[in-house]
Amino acid sequence: MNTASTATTKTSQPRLRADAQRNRERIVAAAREVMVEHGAEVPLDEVARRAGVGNATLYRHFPDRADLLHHVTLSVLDRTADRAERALAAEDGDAFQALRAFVHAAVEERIGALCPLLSDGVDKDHPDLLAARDRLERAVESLMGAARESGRLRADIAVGDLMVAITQLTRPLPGNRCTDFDRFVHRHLQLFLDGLMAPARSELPGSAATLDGLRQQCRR
Amino acid sequence: MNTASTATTKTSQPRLRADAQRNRERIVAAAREVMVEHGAEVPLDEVARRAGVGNATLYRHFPDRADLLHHVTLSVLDRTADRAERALAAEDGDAFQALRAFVHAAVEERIGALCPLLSDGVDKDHPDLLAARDRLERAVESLMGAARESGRLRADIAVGDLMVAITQLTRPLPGNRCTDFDRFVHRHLQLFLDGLMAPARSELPGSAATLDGLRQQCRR
Amino acid sequence: MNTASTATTKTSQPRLRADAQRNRERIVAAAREVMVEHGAEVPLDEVARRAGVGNATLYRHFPDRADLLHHVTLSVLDRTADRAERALAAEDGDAFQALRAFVHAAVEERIGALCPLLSDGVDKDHPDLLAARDRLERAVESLMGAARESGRLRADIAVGDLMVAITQLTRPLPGNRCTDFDRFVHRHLQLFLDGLMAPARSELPGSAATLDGLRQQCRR
Amino acid sequence: MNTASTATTKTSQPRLRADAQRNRERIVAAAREVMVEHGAEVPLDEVARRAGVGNATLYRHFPDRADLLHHVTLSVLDRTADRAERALAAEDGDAFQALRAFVHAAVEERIGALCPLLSDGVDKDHPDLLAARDRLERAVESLMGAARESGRLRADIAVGDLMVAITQLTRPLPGNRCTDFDRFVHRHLQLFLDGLMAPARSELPGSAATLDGLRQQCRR
DNA sequence: GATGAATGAGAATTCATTCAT
DNA sequence: CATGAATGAATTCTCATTCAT
Repeated sequence: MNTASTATTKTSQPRLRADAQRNRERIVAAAREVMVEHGAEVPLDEVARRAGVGNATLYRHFPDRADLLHHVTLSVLDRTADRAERALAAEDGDAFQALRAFVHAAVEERIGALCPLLSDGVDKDHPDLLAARDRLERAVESLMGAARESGRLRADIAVGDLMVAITQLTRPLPGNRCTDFDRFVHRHLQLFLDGLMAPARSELPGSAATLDGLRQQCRR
Repeated sequence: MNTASTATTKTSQPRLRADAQRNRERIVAAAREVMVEHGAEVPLDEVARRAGVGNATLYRHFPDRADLLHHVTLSVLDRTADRAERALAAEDGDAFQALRAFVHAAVEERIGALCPLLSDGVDKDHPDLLAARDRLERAVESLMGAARESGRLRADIAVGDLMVAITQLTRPLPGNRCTDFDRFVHRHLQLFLDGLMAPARSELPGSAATLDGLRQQCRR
Repeated sequence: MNTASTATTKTSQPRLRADAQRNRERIVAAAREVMVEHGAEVPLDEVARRAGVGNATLYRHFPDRADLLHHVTLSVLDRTADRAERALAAEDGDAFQALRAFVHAAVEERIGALCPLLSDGVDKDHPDLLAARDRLERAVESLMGAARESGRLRADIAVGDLMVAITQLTRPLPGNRCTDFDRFVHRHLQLFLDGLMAPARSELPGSAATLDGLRQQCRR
Repeated sequence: MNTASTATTKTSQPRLRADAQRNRERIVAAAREVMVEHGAEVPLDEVARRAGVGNATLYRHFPDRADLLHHVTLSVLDRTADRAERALAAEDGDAFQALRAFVHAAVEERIGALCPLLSDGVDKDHPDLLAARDRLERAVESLMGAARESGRLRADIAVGDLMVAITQLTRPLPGNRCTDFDRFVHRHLQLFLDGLMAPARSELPGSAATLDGLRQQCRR
């Protein structure tokens, strides 16, 4: 499924020579890994070194950092969408459990690395990105819809809520050597998912009004 | 309470001239603000400029970035502990609600900026940090203890779970212009808190064993 | 006169520390020399080295190449204007000769280096530049006016004609080791000046019409 | 005449395949154009792109920049010599006018681009270059000889004087968008030519002695 | 003690040139 | 032969840190 679905969101490029294509993929993979580990600010020379290519090769493929981030983001979105679709396909009667499975699986795709998506340089409205996001959100929406219908998912939650939250909860800690990062992450996701279950246990601040009320409350 | 309690975690410094002390505080405040906005990687000259002092003055007070981060972290921890203690004092019968109030209030202290705490350069075992953390955790533990006793907070959650989670959920998005960042944040915290309520709705992966089980599940 | 007149076109800067001011001047001087020799494209590190400062010092004073060029240009304009004013003051009855003296003297100021003035990055409409140009053109105009009145300078020549022409004729040859560059230059200027004498020996193509005529002629 | 005379200065190359020969010429033509526009420092990839060939093709034909410059120079010299010979052939009684015609015509060949000729990398003593220069100078010498004999051209001017001067006067201004560049150029040439007419209006500094005298004069 | 200035080390990016298809 | 791809060396520019006033 991976290849097929991936192809869906990819714009047709001018045919690349086989070796160039391989390098291109290596670079994106290396960037994904190293940026997940050390943040989006890593020296691009480091990315190139990890990919096993010269720095200029990286620049040939991705003229600047923003362009590289764009493609890393696409890659993460695609892979995460694959996971969502897979979870959807594997659903076996417990819709909420399918949603849970997807959320925990998303960690493996380092979805926390999606944050660079929002960094200054990247064009969030680029058609490719919109398409990839769309595909992901559509799949997650399906998972959520089924869970909602099963009566296990509270009704006041949008797909955006979920995506941003799991992105934040899985963000790598700077400089972390991850010893038990995973353990924490999965605990947090589990707790967060518990909060998503019906019946709702609190009212969500969604309007400016409720938000302001909440703030008053905090002040004293 | 603020001043008194703050003093508690401060190690005794050699007496500073009044203006030097003021500069010192301005620098930490400026650093806290600018790092919250632009991440921990901001040029220190920028911090100095915001604080209205020369860069060399910053370096006189904080010999390197790690040292500055150390003090920013202390400051955030202290202020957040103030909030926790205040929430504790303001408790009026609903212990879980007091916990909720604290969590939402912590956003105002930009607790998400605590993440630099974990960055490479900072010594996480410095006595001052341990003390500040201790004070904060003690206060939050009190809040949680009361909530647990009231039967509203599930029992399988440690203070670390909560602190790391809210830190992550309130991390600033890079390059964000924050228009409705707050709205999202408070929604997520609300959902997360809902997940913390008793009765527990799922088992948390806390041991290596359950974690592995969870992973198996994700794989297919 | 030099210092006084130079001050005329300088905008008041915030007071610089004495050493900083010295560095600033050294850098401009070095840039003028090295750019005259090797063109405006020289590595800025080279300029810094020649000025005896670190490269970052250069960047502190002149944030980018365009800014440095701007100041080099100002410097050349100022020094050339000094020459023009000096020639004016030294006039002793032969106005055309005074003009000649200025033109040959301008070589010493490397007026050919003015060409960078026209390069892409520089703002030709910056007030400081306009002022410096104005001062120079005013002085040259005076020289030309006197020569015209003496009946030795043909009437159809504007100050711009002269300035651009001598700029071009004194442009350094790329990679030249200049042994007898000076000899050529002064010969060319002499010839060009001869062409400026009255009575006019040809009609100058100044309108589109005459220019087109000239082109036709060239075609066959 | 063009083809024949061009052949004269070309050393016999190993027979090239027709398409290779065409590529070679396209590259030189592209280089001439792009270097005239943007200076001799343009990226060679840009030249290749303009010529519609791959960069490696350029390198196959011209192993390095100096080699390409060499051939560009040859091309300009040849074309300019063509112009000179044509002017010579078209002479119709007014020898000085024929000289004028040639000078203005040389602009069209962008003779100002000859300056790269003198840049470091090029071997000015290469037989091909000497031959091309020779041919050009011989033709110009003929024009000048006739003009001298007609009594209209002053006697103290060598062919080198003229060639270097018109090269300088027609040098493209960096970053110029050429709107009225041509107008200026032709005006300057006209003035310069006027200075070449007999009777001489000044003594030319040709010896070290006269040059020094001139310098003294400039000093005060 | 406070400050502006100086600096070298390092990161991003470009480009001439070589290599593999 | 022609080409696109790869590469390292060079260049611009930034920034943490030190120095001189």
